[in-house]
Amino acid sequence: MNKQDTLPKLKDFFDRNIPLPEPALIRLFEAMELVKLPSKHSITQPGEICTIEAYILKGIARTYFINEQGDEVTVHFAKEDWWIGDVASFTLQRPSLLHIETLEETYMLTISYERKEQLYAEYPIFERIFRLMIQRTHAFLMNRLVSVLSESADKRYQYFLDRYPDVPQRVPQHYIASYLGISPEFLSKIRSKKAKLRS
Amino acid sequence: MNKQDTLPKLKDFFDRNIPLPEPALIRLFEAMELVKLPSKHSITQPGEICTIEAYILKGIARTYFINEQGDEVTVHFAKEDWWIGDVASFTLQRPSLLHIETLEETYMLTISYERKEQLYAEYPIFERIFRLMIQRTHAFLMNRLVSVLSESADKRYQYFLDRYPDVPQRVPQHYIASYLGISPEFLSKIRSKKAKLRS
DNA sequence: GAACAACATTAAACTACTTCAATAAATCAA
DNA sequence: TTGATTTATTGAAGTAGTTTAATGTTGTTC
Repeated sequence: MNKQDTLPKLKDFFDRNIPLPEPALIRLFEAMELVKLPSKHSITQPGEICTIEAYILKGIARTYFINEQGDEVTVHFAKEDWWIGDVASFTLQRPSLLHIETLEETYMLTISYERKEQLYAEYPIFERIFRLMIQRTHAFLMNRLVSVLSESADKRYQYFLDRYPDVPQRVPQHYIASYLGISPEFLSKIRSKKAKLRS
Repeated sequence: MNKQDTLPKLKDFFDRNIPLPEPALIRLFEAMELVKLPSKHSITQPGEICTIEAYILKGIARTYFINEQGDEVTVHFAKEDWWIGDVASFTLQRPSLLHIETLEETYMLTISYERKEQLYAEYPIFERIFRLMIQRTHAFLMNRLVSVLSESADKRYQYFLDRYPDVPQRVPQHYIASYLGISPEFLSKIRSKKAKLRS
């Protein structure tokens, strides 16, 4: 993959979400770096400061943490056309509490903290752009909270399938279980019940 | 309450969270309106566009929605020194899905969508300020998600008490139950178990 | 392509939480 | 002050989800 060829994808993301003037797009693109990571490669680990935010071109990654009982809890999957990063660690440049790792060979456009701060300083329009970006993320997180607070595991799984139909074929099922907030065994049961109903 | 007297509180909030130059503070303050609402007064309702964001000076409010089963689910309590509003509805000026209502007589400094847009237009520094604000909110939401995904009701309640020791005396208990994602009866049981242990 | 590790399924026993129903206590309205 | 309404508690029965353990399946590596 060649960096220049990836510009249309980034442009397309912004056109669909946060339209921005061509020059701003170009500046952002120039500040970003094309990175290829093999599968199961860590982007951030607890204790480290999250140094980049990334737009995923191809591949898939997940954000998770390890709770007090020692279980992995998946907070987020990011695939093509999504951004990934630890907002808290990145923006405050404080040690992260999260793991972020690829689950497939992944191509992404990354931006470092320094480069981003430079963009803010040189082109104030980026304050607005990234403010709108994080408002989008906020709405997303809110939905997720609401769903975990008030829906059954069954329904959350169905919703997950509707929204991310390709993800189950791409990541181990127990990661999905932890995303839904249930045990892998119980997800397995939900699936077999669903399969029976269909037949 | 007199508007001029409320400036120090707003200043104090920003000093502790997002230091900003005095002139910016003054401009924001001038764009805000002191509002007094009686208890049980609605700020936003589903279907309406959320017209304001507010910094609470005194009193308490909650954000909730009604799920498909018809149950109220409390997303957030906001008391003194907190902001409240429906970020999604306010920023996109789309109909809200949420209820926001006061639970006590509440004094707050409100800002309208138009006034906020005006601030962005006239003083670009506000893009940054409100970007940092929402990053703060993001971190908060993330914690809440993580807690609901991975902790027992017992622990979530304990955490709630530690963090908001005065809230239980100020709002009906079943709102707290719905904030924790459990039934009122079960919260009652958690409490009585706790009380027994202490004796 | 054998060997090992990681993952998924199933079932039985268990626990955290819900639902329902009855009662008590607190709050509010007149 | 009274009755009416809202809120909190308790207990019994039920359900959603967990845990443990065994078995089978798929993937990865050398």
